[in-house]
This record gives sequence, C-alpha cells and structure tokens, in this order.
Amino acid sequence: MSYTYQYPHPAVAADCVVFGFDGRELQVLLIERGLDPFKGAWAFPGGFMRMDESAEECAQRELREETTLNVQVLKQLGAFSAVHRDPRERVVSIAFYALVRPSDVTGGDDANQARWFALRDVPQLAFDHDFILRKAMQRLREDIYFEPVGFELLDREFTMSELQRLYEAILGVRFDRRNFEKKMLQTGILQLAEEDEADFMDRAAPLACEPAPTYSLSKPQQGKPAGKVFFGSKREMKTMSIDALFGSSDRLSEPQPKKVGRKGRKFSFNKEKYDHFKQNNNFRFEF
Amino acid sequence: MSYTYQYPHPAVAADCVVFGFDGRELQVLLIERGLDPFKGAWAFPGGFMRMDESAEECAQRELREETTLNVQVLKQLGAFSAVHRDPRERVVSIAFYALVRPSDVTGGDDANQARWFALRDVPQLAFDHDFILRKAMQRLREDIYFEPVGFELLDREFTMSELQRLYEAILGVRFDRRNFEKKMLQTGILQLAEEDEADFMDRAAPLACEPAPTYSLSKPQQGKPAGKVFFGSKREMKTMSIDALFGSSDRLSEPQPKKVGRKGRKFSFNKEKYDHFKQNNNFRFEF
DNA sequence: GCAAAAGTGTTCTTCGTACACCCATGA
DNA sequence: TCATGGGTGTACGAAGAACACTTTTGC
Repeated sequence: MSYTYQYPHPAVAADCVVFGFDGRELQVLLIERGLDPFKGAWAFPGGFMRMDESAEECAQRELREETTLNVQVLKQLGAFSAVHRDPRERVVSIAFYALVRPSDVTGGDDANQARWFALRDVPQLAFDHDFILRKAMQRLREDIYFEPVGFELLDREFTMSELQRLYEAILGVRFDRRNFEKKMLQTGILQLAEEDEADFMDRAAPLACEPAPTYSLSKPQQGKPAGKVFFGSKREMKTMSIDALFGSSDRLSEPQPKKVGRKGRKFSFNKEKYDHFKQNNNFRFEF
Repeated sequence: MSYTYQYPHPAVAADCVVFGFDGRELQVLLIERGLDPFKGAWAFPGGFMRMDESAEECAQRELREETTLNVQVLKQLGAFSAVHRDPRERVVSIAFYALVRPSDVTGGDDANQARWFALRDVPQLAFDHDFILRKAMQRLREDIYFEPVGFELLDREFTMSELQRLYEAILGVRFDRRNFEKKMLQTGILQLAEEDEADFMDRAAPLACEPAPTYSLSKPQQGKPAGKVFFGSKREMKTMSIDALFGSSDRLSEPQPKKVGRKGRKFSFNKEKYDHFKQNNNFRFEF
C-alpha cells in the first residue's frame, strides 16, 4: 500500500510527557526504543497519527498501547517542527503532557520497556525529546499558577506536607510550612479526609455539639471567597533555575530527607471547588 | 510531480493570528479567501508548510507573502488537528500569534485582500478559525500577566491612557486611572518620552538644579526592585467573560468614548527593562 | 460654555512574610 | 535519646482598592 500526494507531506506524530509524583520527586514515564533510530535510547511514549484521529486521540492511544495507561486529560504542549528532528523523514510531532497518580500506575506495568525516571535521573533522550521535556517542565510550572494540580498527581488522601513537597518539586523552591498550610487552606479547595474528619468530630463534638472553634483552621472557610493565593519567597525562586529540577544544580540535592511523611492529618480535595478552579482558571499561586 | 509514502500523511499548514491596536480597540488581520473552500470568507493568513522550513518559518513566510508584514516574534498557539477541519484533505494546522504596531502596518498594505477587523466586528471565519481566534485571545490574556505586551502593540511613545486602554481592551476590564498609573510606574518599565522629559526638566530645573521632588511620580523609581504588580478589581473581572471582547456581550459597548486621547504626558518603554521582563517572565499583572 | 479627559494623594484593609517552641514518632 | 517531622499563632510591613476635585482641552 502506498499513498501519493501532489505536494510533499510531513509525517505527523504525537508524543506524550507523563508526569508522576512518588511523594518526594517528580517523575517522568519513558519508553526504551526497540528500533532504530535511537535504538536503546529512552523516549516519550508516542507514535504516528492515523488519518481518523486527532493528535490528542493519537497521543491517548499510543499511551495506552505502549504503557497501558489510560489518561483522560492531556494538555497540548505544542508542535515541534524543526526540519531535521527525525533522521528518517520529515516528522512534525505534537506533544502533550499528562499527570497521573502513583496509584493509577502500580497496577498496569505490563508494558515491557516503560519505566519511571525521577526528573534528575532522566538520561539523554531520543530525538528532540530533551527539549520537549524542558518545555513540559516549564509549562507545568506555569500551569500550576492557575490550576490546582495536586488532584491528578496525589492519591485521594494526602498530608499537607505531601502536597507541599509536590509544589516544591515542581517549582524548585522551599516554602515555610506554616504559611503554605495557611494559604492552601484559605483557598477552600481542601477538606479533611473522611477518617480524619470523623476523628476530628470525635475529639471536638463529645461535649459541644458544634464544631470546636479552636479547629477553624481545619475547615475550609466556606463563607469567604477564595481570593488570591500567593506562596513562598520571591528571593528563593529568583535564584533557582529550571536546571535545578534536572539535577544539574545541586541546590535541591542538599535537603533530601530519608523518609516520607510519617503521620499527619490527611486532606483531600474538594472536588467541586477543584473542578471550578480548573475550569475558570481563577486559582492563583505565587512564589 | 507527486510524492508517495508508505503510510498516509496529513498536510501541515501554519496560520497566523495577527493582533493590532488602534488606540481604542484590539484588531485582527484577516485575508479574504479567493479560492474554494470557503471562497469569499475571511481567514487568517497562512498556508502549507514546505519541507525545508519549520512551522514558524512557514508562518512568517506566509505572512510576508500575503500581507507584506515582516514579523519577528511569533508565538505558537498550538496544533489544531480535528479530523475534518479542512474539507479538502486531512490538514493539521499549527497556529501562531503575533503583535504588531499600527505604525508598522500603514506602509505596507499592498496585500490585496488583507484587512484589519476590530475584534467585535470579526465575521464568521473559514475553517475552524473562529475557534483558533478564541484560543488566541485566551492566550493573549494569559500572556499579558507575565509579559509586558505594549511595546509590540503601541507606537514608541504613548500616553498612560493609551496603555490603559490597551490593557482594558485585552482583558475586558476597566481600571481606576490613578491606580493603573501608580502601579505601572512602580514597575520601572516606563520612562517619560524624550520630549516630555525635556519639558519636565525645563519646568523643574530653572530654579533648583536637582529634579523637582514634587514630580517623583514622573520618574520610574530606579532604586527599588520592580516587585509584583497587580491591577484592577477582581470582581469586575470575574463577571466578564471572554465573549465580551467579541461583542456578544454589551458590557463593553456602553463605555465607548468618541475620541482617542487628546493630550497627556507621553511615555515610552525602557527597552532594557522591557526585554528583561520578557525574557525572565517575571513581570506580573493581576486584575 | 460644556463635555470629556488629564493630573494628582490619601486612607483603610488585606495579605504576604518571617519567625519559635513543644510534642509525637520511629530509629 | 535523638533526629525528623508535625502542630500551632503573631506581628510587621507592603501593596491593593476605593475614592474626589481641579484643570485643561477640543468642540
């Protein structure tokens, strides 16, 4: 079978940058290439677009085929169209990124050569995928200003410090614990997870029927609108380049604790508010 | 001549959304289509990508050919790849947007069917270009948070209210004049245009050799770092949809003064700071 | 003269930020 | 017992937001 056109056409492919979070570091899902070019090198899942699917559908399909991952939401990073980015023929790649939870992945690791890499351990990638990864990181950092991102990356319940570590991993900054918690709760996007909620009621309710006023921090302030939320320290951020996230700087290597959060109140996202923020892009997050 | 491939390939095109500002309204540059499909309809300048150029180069070239405009900076909006977006064959379009100054355009209107449309007057467009325009507007509104945008859209010298009108046109909000000026000057990105600077010295210097302290507003505060800059009223913004900018809402139609700025101190951008902000994306603008 | 725009400061309130001590857990 | 992390509140300063009157200009 062959296909003939009056003018030359490039091939069009879709590639997919999948981010995960193991509670400590940001990770990326890669595939080991089994064929030339770049045989043996690592690359993003992806492949050529069919004529009856959009680029997004293609990315979704390839991801499913190559990693067994079923991802609902893909965000387009853009088209990469440098003339010689593929040695075989002219290929324009449309790249996407996706966020997945650790729990969604553990089951389906049937894929032969799919593997998670911590961002700092990512080897040199095939094609222009290093470049694409950089773009994806940039984009993730930009998006986090306007959209809460944790819901897709964390398990349903998480501690405040897990959430904080996620933000720190993505932005490459460290926040003051108390301020982080304060501002995160101010948004009203978080609620105590059920168990803890029950626990909380147990402690608070036996004597008084109303929620103990001393725990007002634990409950999202329903009355007030969420308002702006700005985090952390400008100075720290300014001096931190995106390279830090790739391990080429050692700024982030120093504070590397051994174990992940021991105990702590569990939170979950208020789905309604979360979706609202996602849709309206009115969640703000400043370093 | 014909080109044959083992697998089907889509055609790849680049389209270009060019924004301009006439001092009052945001405008878009459109081309009347001379051929089917959509003959007679308006569309963005654009065309098919050659094998020896990137999508960006293609957009640049097509823009030059169709409108005689030479645009340095194109920003990619993304790829549009819906299966049936072009009735002829499968076409993936990579869209860009550009900002140009009125003064850069007046000269070269050799292009037959190129025309500026105020955003509210844009007719229904060919292909999925309506959709692309919406994306472009969204993107422009997002970008304006992180990058000063005026330099590319305003003439070298402009009054504070021209700048304000530009921001209002893009964001679909109205700002308090005094607060807008205050915060804009705080950034240090503006300076008095030369004539006015001279005028200012004339008035201030004859008696005292030092700049008159009463005019401190007129000079960017060089000492302090720019810091964050947030504008306007949250409430107004919240209730204003992007539709307002397309004229489907009448919120913006009411306050429509007849004439453009009469007189006022002229400002220009401090090129150095401007480029710095552009590069580092550390300019912030909040409604 | 009249309508529209330009020029100009202050006050109140909100929010960001910095910061320290005690307790619980697990090694 | 020691190290790590969790839990909690306050005080200061910066910045946003609201706001009115006078002068100038163009018609």
